[in-house]
Amino acid sequence: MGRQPCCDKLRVKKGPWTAEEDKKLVSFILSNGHCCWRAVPKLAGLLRCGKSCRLRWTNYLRPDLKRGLLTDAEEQIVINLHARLGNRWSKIASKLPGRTDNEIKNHWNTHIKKKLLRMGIDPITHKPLTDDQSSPAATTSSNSAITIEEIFGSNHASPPQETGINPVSIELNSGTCQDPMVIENCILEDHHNSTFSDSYWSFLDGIEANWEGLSSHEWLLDYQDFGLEDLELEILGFDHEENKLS
DNA sequence: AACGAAACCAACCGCCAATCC
DNA sequence: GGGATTGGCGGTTGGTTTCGT
Repeated sequence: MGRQPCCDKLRVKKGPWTAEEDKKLVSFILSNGHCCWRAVPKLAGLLRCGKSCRLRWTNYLRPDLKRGLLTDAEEQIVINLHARLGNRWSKIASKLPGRTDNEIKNHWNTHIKKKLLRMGIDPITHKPLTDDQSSPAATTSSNSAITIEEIFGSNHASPPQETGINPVSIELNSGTCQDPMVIENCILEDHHNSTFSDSYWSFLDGIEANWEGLSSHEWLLDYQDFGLEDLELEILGFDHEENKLS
């Protein structure tokens, strides 16, 4: 009855993935897809369980992943979504193209949570830890416009240079719609349909020829920049002259 | 320079809803 | 219909790197 076990736990490898394993997994999935994760390790020649393969692909090897720290705009979206959804990281990640639930979860626990606590905001309830309701960042209610400065302060140390985005004030309730969630949903919806860049497919064409001699992640690092930052700002309707969303 | 503490993040674990047989 | 399995999710762990003294 039922299906076979996903893997023989006694014969699977654990721990960090090697470059060779990454190579096998990417090559296999790009050639054959992943109709059934249970079959992937066997067919790809990997001594891993299907679950491990899926996680590796989803969180690290997927070609549409962004890398580096979350931008200020992304952090604000995460904060807004977390205020409404709680720890539903996959739902939050679905609104941030190129980001994984694991990445967002890690970023929340290591960065955002601490920032909010330093500001006296409860990262769980998103309400002030004290009774003082006058704090401008004390609420993420649907009809309030929260700027980056309000959340992180005008002199926060988050380095934007990695992504090329300057620290700016973004008002999410601009336009006729006052609900940041609605705006976020609308502006990010189309992003999910974006296809891989030509550079990525070119990369795949030469993947076998160029793989030898590369360290574990060099070949991926070359493809971290698909121009998604610019695309995202374009989708967001970012006005560079006004330095905010139009 | 050396050491310990803190921060970071990839990977694993366990649970659960959906699906299969 | 019901047990077994899959795929996905959130929580946690532990190895590595960075920071502070």
